[in-house]
Amino acid sequence: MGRTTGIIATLQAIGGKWKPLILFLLLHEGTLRFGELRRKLPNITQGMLTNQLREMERDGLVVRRVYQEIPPKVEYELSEHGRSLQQVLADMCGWGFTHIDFMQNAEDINLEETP
Amino acid sequence: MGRTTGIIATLQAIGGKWKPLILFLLLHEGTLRFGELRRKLPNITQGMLTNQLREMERDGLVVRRVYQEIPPKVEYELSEHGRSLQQVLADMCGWGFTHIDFMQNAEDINLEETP
DNA sequence: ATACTTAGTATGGTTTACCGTACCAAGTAC
DNA sequence: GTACTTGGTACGGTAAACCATACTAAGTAT
Repeated sequence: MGRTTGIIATLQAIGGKWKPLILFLLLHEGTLRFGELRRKLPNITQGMLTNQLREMERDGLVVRRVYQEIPPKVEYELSEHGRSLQQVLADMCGWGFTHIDFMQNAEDINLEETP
Repeated sequence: MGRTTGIIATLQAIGGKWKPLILFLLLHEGTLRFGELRRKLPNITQGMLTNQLREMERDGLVVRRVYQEIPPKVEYELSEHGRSLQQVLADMCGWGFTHIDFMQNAEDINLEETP
């Protein structure tokens, strides 16, 4: 078990284009219905959202609650284990803004240098 | 600029199968030659490693230092901005181990329940 | 009957990520 | 001149991720 084992495990669990986003939303907004989540993720496909949520349910990160109603109502929220991602997600979010600033500054410097 | 902007920026900068791993190694081992890095990432292709390093250099995360020698010698290290990922990477690593334990326990419980 | 609702599933297609293999340059050692 | 070194590049291919579109169930409202 190498030094990178932890990183690899994390990438397997929450890697990909959508999972960190979905988890971040559930963390900050609490319980959300399928359709709410979908509207907050403007470019995701319905199939993709279902698929990512099911994988995260299987991995114990997300809890799925189905109401026996018509039209259907299904809610999603983070499990306790899912909530343990809080720090990771907060850091990712914070560093992202740092990085945006950094790239913006780099760009400004280039504009100065080539007038 | 939505709440998820930071996460999206982070995914663009360090998303994918290899970047977090490479960054983590450079963070913990300091300066590494291309070949050293390659040996520590046992399954990566040479082309992939070059490619990922170049992208991260372009994004200001990694510094590339070329020595004018034959055979070639090229060293990589984190830039200051790259080092600002320290917290993110440490958390990812830590959570990964937490997750491995969690999955192991879940498995054990399943074994109990179906004897 | 018709339309509208929600949370899906199904099918097929495209795009991106990643891989394997081969090749190169330009020196040193034999 | 042959082999070995390192850090690449170039090519073609595969597999995974992701997307668009159409369809469904089963109820309510008109």
